[in-house]
Amino acid sequence: MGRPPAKTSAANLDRGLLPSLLGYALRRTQSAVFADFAATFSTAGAALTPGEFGLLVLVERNAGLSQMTLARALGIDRSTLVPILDRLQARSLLERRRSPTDGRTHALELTPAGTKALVRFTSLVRKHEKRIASRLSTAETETFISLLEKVRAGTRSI
Amino acid sequence: MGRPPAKTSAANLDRGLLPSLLGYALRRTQSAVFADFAATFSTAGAALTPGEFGLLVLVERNAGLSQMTLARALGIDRSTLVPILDRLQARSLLERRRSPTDGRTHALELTPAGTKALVRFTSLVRKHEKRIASRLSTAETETFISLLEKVRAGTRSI
DNA sequence: TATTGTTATACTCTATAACTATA
DNA sequence: TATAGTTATAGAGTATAACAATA
Repeated sequence: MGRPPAKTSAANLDRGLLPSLLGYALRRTQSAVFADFAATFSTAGAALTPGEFGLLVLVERNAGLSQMTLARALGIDRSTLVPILDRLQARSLLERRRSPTDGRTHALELTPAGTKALVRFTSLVRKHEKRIASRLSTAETETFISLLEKVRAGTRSI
Repeated sequence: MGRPPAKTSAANLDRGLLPSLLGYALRRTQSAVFADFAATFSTAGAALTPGEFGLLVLVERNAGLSQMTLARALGIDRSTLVPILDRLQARSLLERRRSPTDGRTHALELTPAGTKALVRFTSLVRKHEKRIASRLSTAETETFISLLEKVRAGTRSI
């Protein structure tokens, strides 16, 4: 069975049955969810990535933690963290304080403005979460999260 | 209830209940699956990203397609595609031919080596897929994919 | 005029290696 | 010596704007 010649329209492309059904579906969904997150914030006149949100939550709940501790918790290199903190600090959401007990480390804390902003960010994230789960029943959402964990557990990296 | 002071160990961090349960779980799983993909290829002495794999499959199944068509199918800008193709072409997996019918476009094709390599890549992807689905029954895998699609459909971006 | 591919430019995320201040 | 944070550097993914060739 010959395939029709490639057209200009992307809709006509033969995607075949990608062997990577599960991985492919996961990637597409993750990408769409990321876009939804960005759109939710953008529409509200805010700008934040899921990673930045997670970082702010971690700092709020573990005030005074060091950059190394935070980097480990996020699974990134300490050098990667530096420009990310720079940006958040430039936005006055977070600050680096000198640790009184260990001169090598910085104690990270949200600023009052950061704490306030995080309240708003959290409500935006809830809105986003509500939408992406909107076509799932409560039971399905639970199943989904449990399946995600199972897949993650089947991975080499864990 | 006060929280214990932050320790050096990441394991002691208070992650609280991130409001973004679903999005967060999705992100972590996607990240672990990506790492597994990379590890599978690396162990076999190969190097490829899921995106590159998808691109090669698309070119194989739609030989002669243009860069614009491919970019649209991948959901990326045409300028983004250029260095990606450059790299694949430098690896002699793919080539840009002049289109005989439209002087502005390139007709993309896998090289014979690229076609051969893709066979091997496909078997590596199957191995990877098998592992990430290893803790799921067949029914669960189907459910999982259908839930992924439902989540994607609930998104703004689609 | 409109489209295709390319280049220049600019962010962001990611890492490794080397430097500094401190322990 | 070892650790924490920073800087320099580099590669990959992403985009916009401008340009040349072609339609």
